[in-house]
Amino acid sequence: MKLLLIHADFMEYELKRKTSVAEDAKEKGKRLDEVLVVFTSVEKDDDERTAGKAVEDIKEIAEKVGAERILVYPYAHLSPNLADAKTGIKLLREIETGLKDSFEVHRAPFGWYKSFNISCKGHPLSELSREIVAEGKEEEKEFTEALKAEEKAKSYWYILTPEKELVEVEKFDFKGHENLEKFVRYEIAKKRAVDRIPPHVEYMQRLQLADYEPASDSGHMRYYPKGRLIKSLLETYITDKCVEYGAMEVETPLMYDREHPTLRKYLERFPARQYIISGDKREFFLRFAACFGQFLMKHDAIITYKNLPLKMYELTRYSFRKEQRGELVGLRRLRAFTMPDMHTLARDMEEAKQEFLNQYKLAVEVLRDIGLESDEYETAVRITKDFYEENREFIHSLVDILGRPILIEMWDSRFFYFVLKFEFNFVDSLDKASALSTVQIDVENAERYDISYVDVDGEKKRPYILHCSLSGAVERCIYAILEKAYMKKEKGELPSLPLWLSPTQVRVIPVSEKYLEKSVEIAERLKDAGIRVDVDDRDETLGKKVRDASTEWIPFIAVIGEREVTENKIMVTIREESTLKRQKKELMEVEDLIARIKGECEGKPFKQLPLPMFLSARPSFR
RNA sequence: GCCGCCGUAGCUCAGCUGGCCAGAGCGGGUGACUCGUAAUCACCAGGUCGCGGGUUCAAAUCCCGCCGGCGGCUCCA
Repeated sequence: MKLLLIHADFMEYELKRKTSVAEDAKEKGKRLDEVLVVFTSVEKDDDERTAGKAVEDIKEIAEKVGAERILVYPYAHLSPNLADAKTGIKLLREIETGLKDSFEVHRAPFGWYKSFNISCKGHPLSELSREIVAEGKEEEKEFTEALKAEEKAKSYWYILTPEKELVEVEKFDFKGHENLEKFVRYEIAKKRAVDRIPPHVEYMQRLQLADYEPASDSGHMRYYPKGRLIKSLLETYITDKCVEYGAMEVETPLMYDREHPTLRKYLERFPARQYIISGDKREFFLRFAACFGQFLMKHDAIITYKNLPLKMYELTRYSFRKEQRGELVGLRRLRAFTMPDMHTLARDMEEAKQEFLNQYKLAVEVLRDIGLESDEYETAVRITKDFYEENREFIHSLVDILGRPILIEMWDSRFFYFVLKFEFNFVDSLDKASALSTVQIDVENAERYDISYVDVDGEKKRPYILHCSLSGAVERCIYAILEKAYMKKEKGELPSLPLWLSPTQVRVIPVSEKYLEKSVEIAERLKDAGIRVDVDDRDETLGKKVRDASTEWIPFIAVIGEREVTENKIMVTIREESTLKRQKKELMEVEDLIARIKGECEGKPFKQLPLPMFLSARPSFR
């Protein structure tokens, strides 16, 4: 139903000629002063509920503009999708009746050609239009069959124990698996309120890593130099891992044609979560993963069995998902995020399973390097019942990798594109769970995108496709690292970042100005060795400088004074071995410190300090 | 998207039953101090009180709308 509301000094109309659907009219016309005219088009899907909502809307507007008199005026020209005349008249009458108790209501007769004169008041609220859609109708239309299937599909929840027992969640004893219990509760029941800003948000701001950008859309962050460095290191690390694993790195467009026949079908599955951009002729949606680009590329490629398994990788900076506003939190859930996205074409289910297993193991390694040990996240496996029945042994073997119980969600029918999926979920300090690594076996998209390979026998065949994000969104990794640091603090330890991700790895602090020169000399040696080092050259007391370095979570603090100059050694405070009460200090050779840091960072990427070496030369971003 | 709470200096916050010049600490600038491991001292400069309307003689303070944040519900390719 569409409404056009005009608040008028007066409105007058006159009946001219009947149409075939005209209702009887007693009067030839009418003039009303000080009136709210409601031009109304009744549309196809409208019913009593729509009329009821229209009544409420009209009441609200009438009260707002201070109108006591209302004219309901049938006006077909607001909609290309009109209801039949019978329904139209019925619902118009209903609106009239609905308004009668609080207003003086008039209704112009339906189905007549009429002339009219109106004098619009012209104040800001004098011209309004409304579109009324019955409850549920709008979404219903967007729901496709697949989504309806999802509603029908039932989930069954189990815990698969290291002893390969499949236990119903309700019957499982969570003793010793408190984190898994939190995760399961979050998954199945969701959890209660904790009224405070998540700790990682405070950290990302205080450490000047990242921040909200109110001038952009919600869920789009700005990254300060230190945050950009961490993100960049993670991105490089994960990309290297994928390439090492044999993936071909590619780059694909950020936006795609909404009307593209293949893409459209895929999009229809997911109601209105995308950003829409208009080009000159067409409308585009922003990608929410790298699937589109890679699948289209694979569709055009000539692939043979010799090329399989074929792995293709892209780091999506960015993927866009217009999540609902209430879901956005810090770095945990964003509308623009960076995600490593690898797709593997597998020849048959055996190969798909083998790859699934390989990538599962690789994800464990990646998370460990990022700073999350295997007991710091929980595994969920989601699977269709059929697939489970047919691959029981295989699924059970997944438990052996981490040797801990995992959550199994089983569906009685398939409504997503995959038959099997695992996720590693991080449970944060507020007991909320978020997925990090994930791999899925896709049995649908090869067909949809017409991706095929030529087999030994010369026949074209459909491969299976694995979707893999080794780490999950990079921002989410940072979130997990920061939340972990907070939990460390709660346990009485000093919060910290992994050494290879620490923006400053060593801070050199001269006891006073006199030792600045020596400090710089030492810093240069460290820098040349490939270590991120800076010098606190500010005119502050030693205590203050040490405190600042500590609140920045700097792993190694080297203090330079008279003793260091004469002995040519440095006194290093080692954060990892210190507590808030007692600092661990060690006198060491510069070379020893270099060796220690290089050793701990072995195999991880390195990037230069993205800030001036002298603290006095640095701006503060907040 | 819906409901609730919040939005004052770069940061953390006080003031908010309407009315004295809108405050503190941290941070920043200047000067003193030249210092041995989590905050040296003094002085100075910083505010469209989120934005837009309204009520009032008078609004940071009351009302409405919007924007942003947090929490809950819903949702999560």
